[in-house]
This record gives sequence, structure tokens and C-alpha cells, in this order.
Amino acid sequence: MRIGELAERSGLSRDAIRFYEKIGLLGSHRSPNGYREFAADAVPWLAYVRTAQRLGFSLAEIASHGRELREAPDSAAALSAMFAEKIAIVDAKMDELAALREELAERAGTGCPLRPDQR
Amino acid sequence: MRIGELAERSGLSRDAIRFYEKIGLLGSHRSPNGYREFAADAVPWLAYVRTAQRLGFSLAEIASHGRELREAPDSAAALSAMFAEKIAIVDAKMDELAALREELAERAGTGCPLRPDQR
DNA sequence: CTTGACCTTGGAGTGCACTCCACCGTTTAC
DNA sequence: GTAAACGGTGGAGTGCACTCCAAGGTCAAG
Repeated sequence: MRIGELAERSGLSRDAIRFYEKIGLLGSHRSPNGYREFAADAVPWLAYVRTAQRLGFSLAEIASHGRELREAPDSAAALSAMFAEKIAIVDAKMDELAALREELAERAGTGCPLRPDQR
Repeated sequence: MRIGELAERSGLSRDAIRFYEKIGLLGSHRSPNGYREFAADAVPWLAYVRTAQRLGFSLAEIASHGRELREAPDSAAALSAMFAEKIAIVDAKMDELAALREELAERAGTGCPLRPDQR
């Protein structure tokens, strides 16, 4: 698949895809004419990248996550440990969100808004 | 409280605090000597800002949220509606995180990692 | 054989959220 | 009274994640 198709299927811009390739977030090989060729699984990978990114992971983190996965010894234990770590991070974020939600709900109940300053 | 104390109590840099004041995220008044004076509730407000920011809200969003709150008619209903909206956003983020967590857990189980490309 | 859609590479520019700096005035401790 | 600590301003610089643009190569259709 070439860049235009991937752009359309992933919802990303061509420029964003080229940028992702440049920083090592996305692999590709080149056709004889110099065009980038992407594998079919680039689409779900980019969907995952978008989700992880929206949830507060930087592209560098996502890329290093991807690298770890590729470089991991093919051991189920190592993989599980890595995912457990990521899941712990996700759980921590969820806890924070729950706390923020609580805070919002509480203030909504009391009718006492949070303010930048007393004015 | 002056900027140094607020910086220490909030864990933010003086520069960050000045920046927040400049973009209207934080109010202050000035002493006769020109020094900024901050109210005591700037500390919890900044803590809230940090949390909301870490969870993916931009400073512009947080600032406009703060403004809405200050400008809201003093009606419990209006406040509740506003908070309900924010809570819905938070809930959506939590759902996304849960989905990501699911995805990670699933892949961890199968031992089939996600990859940037087949290499 | 040209038109148009597609692709390439630099490199510049953008918006966000700061951070750093120089240079200057004020306050506090000794 | 002076040195250190603290405060002020304006402006430049940084890192991230793109976006836009110019100049040009490739390829299928008419």
C-alpha cells in the first residue's frame, strides 16, 4: 500500500505518516521508483498509535514501546511483563481520571466552583 | 503569597506561574512594589490545573473552564450542567483507557505483539 | 505525448507549553 | 551599607507534533 491509501485508511495526513516514518514510529520499504510501501498491518498499528497518543503517551514513548516489542526475546514471560507495565500505567491514569471526576462531581454538588483567584 | 512561595507550594517554576498568569489561567494582583500577590487558593487551583493537564486537557481548555465558572450565573443548575459536561468528557477518556487496557491485555495473553511493520 | 494524480525531498512555519537569559529593581540579613 | 535572595520585564530558545510549500520525478488514461 502506498502513502495515499494509508493516509485515507488511517485518517492521518501524508505528512504525518512521513513524519512518523522519519522518527521510527512506522516502518516501510521502498519500491524501485522510490515510493514508500506500507504493510497492511500499518493501519491497525496507526489506530493504536492514535489511541495511545490521545491518552497521553508521547510519540517517543509509543515508538520505544514498539521497538521493545520488536526486540523482545520471543518469550511469553518477557512480553507479559512488558504489557503488565503498560497496563499499570494505564491503570494509574484511570485512577487519576477517577479522582478528577470525583473532584468535579463534588464541586458540582456543593455549588462551590474552583477559581483561578478570588475576584 | 508571592511567586516564590507559590512556586514551592505548587511544585511549578516561577516562569510557569508567570506564563499561566499571562494567559489568564491564574489571577493575581500587584503589591505597591510591583510584586505579584497570589491568594491561598491558587495552590489547590494549580494542583487541579496540573491534574487536568496531565489527563489531556490543554491550558486553553482549562482556562476557559475556569472563566466559565467565574462568569456563570450563580445558579446551581448551570454549574451542574457544566460539571456534567466535564464529567462526560472524563468518562469518555476513561472508556478509551479501558479499551486500550483491554487491547494490551489481550495482546499480552496471545503473545502476539503489535508491530510498526513486519521486519 | 501531454494532463493529472500521485509520489519524492528538503526546509520553513505553526501552536503549545514552557524555559532560559540578561538586565534591572526590592527586600532581608548581617 | 552591602551582599544575597527575591522580584520584575522582554525576548530568545526549546521540544513536540505536526503542517505547508516549492521544485521536481513517476505513471496511467485519453
